[in-house]
Amino acid sequence: MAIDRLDGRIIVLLAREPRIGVLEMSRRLGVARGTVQARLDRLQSNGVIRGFGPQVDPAALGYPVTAFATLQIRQGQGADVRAHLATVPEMLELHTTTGGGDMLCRLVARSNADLQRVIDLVVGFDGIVRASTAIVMENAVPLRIIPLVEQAAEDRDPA
Amino acid sequence: MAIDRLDGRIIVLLAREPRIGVLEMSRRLGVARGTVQARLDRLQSNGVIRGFGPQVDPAALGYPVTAFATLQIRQGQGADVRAHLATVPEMLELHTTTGGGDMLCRLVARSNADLQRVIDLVVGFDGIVRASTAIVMENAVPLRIIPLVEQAAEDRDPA
DNA sequence: ATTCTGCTGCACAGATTGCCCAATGAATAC
DNA sequence: GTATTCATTGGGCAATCTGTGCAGCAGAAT
Repeated sequence: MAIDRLDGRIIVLLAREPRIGVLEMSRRLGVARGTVQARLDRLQSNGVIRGFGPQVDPAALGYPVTAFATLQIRQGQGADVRAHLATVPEMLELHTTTGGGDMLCRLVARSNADLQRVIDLVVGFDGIVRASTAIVMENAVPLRIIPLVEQAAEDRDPA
Repeated sequence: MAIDRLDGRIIVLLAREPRIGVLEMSRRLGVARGTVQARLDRLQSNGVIRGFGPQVDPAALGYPVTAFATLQIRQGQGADVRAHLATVPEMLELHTTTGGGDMLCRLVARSNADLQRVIDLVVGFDGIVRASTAIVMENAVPLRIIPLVEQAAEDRDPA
């Protein structure tokens, strides 16, 4: 589960240049191709690397508005609310969080006006008691993983 | 910027089977290889597809605890706070949101106890007035994009 | 009618992948 | 001390894929 320095370098290299192949990676890292291949296989079966799916930008798709909504759920309705939210395409992510069975979800919309429609879709369900929304103005730090990977590699395998 | 049905099918196919090559995609979709290649190039230069970086699971890396922190910032300290937060590896994502210059960030930690350390790291900075944290219990819906892509494709190009 | 754009089908050389092997080195177990 | 296990190395092989270019065609726009 813990990763060593070489694993870390592989992940970082892959994150920086996703198009790179195993052979080129082995050249850059100065190890044998088989080693890189074995490490990659292990990282994937470990679940550390879930996959290499395309990273799609909702803004470029025509959904430039992002918002986070905190939902308060009626007791016992969690599963129903969850199923309901799963049907909303603009709902990209859903977490249940501490604090009285609340949920936090990430929404996108075509415009601020369209966000109203999305929110109505989301909260227009019986089990949801209250919702409060925060609209994202700027994504100051996009989802990143490299610093954490480097940290994890160093923890396991100090310089 | 808008995507049609074929673009949508390409993205969905790629999301479901990331390892797939252009040639195999063209076979599955019943179009010429050159077409798939041209579409992919266009999607990438459009920015719809940002890249194919590895999707790393923080839990598998040893960071099974996720939390969202809402930060209240002292006026004019936004840039400083942002720079400070960027130095924290456990801070995976940062947004500035509506509501008095607030910020919302995603954090991970090795344990609930370790989360305290991370939060101290985050809020131990002058420009941050107040922070409130919600710990994620369950990631009911992991970050997804397929439903939105399908929606966008149908909007553009009705069945 | 004409131009433009996107798709098709094909071809080619070059590179990469998946897979196999034997040998080496290091760490661990007996 | 010696044996065993495991990861890495360096090599090779066949099969596949990629990048690229080309000509023909159809539909849309001018």
